[in-house]
Amino acid sequence: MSNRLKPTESELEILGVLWQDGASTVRQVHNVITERREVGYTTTLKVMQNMLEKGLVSRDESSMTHVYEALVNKKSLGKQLIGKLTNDLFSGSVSQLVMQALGSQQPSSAELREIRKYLDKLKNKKK
Amino acid sequence: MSNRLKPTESELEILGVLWQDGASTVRQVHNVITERREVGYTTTLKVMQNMLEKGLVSRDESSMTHVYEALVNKKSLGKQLIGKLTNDLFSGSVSQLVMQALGSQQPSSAELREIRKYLDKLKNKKK
DNA sequence: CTTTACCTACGATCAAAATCGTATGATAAG
DNA sequence: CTTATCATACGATTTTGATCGTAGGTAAAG
Repeated sequence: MSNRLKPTESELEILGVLWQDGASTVRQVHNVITERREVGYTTTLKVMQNMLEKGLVSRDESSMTHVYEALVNKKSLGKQLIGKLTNDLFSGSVSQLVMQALGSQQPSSAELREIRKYLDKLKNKKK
Repeated sequence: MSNRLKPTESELEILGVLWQDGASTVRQVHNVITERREVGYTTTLKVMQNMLEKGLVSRDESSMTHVYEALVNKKSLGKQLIGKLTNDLFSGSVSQLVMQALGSQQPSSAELREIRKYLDKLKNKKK
């Protein structure tokens, strides 16, 4: 399993921006981040350079201003993090995690309906 | 909201033991941990002392061998971590998190049934 | 009493992550 | 051309977390 991709906290934040906005320059990422948090430009730059080293992102250097793109898949990282959380707090029981999630946040009726539909799909697959 | 309680990785591991086994001595916690992982006794001790500083645990010093107890609630920490994961990866959508969780891990039919029951309960509450 | 086995306290070290300052080069504006 | 602006590179520093060694105290065993 792809394991050596464990983004740190701030790397994860940057991945979030790249997933959201697609391939972006350091400046663009930095602008998004500084909307929520105070941080120097070179800090963002450095982290993104580190991410390149680690293979978390690729970059296009054809123009002077480099363009970065996420290489890690959001879904697979999600799976990994959910798995960890499930183990750490719910002894590996997904259903417990799910119920806790449904209980503490409050999903709308539409969301609940969607989840129900998803459960049906799983049930059919299981047969 | 209780926020300044952000346990680190190894603190979380210890909290897990305390949740599992209830109030425990350093030795007891350490024994559990070394079943899975190689680590020195004073390391465990130090971490637990740090946790006391941070207010993550309390301790009873009436006997020479201190007894530690988790102060953070498993449920509320769960809520916090789930919230963070939901924001980081699913733009705040719980239903997405839930469906991803259900999709990647594979819950048993019994678990699925339980979740469905939980959804019903939520639905009724909403009315 | 003395030795052995635990226990806590605490400082030191190490590694990883985050942050930033400065150098240097390209480009655009005047 | 000269100046201001913006980009990357890169080393240095700071912070945080994890780990452990050592000192010193208590208590039970011999």
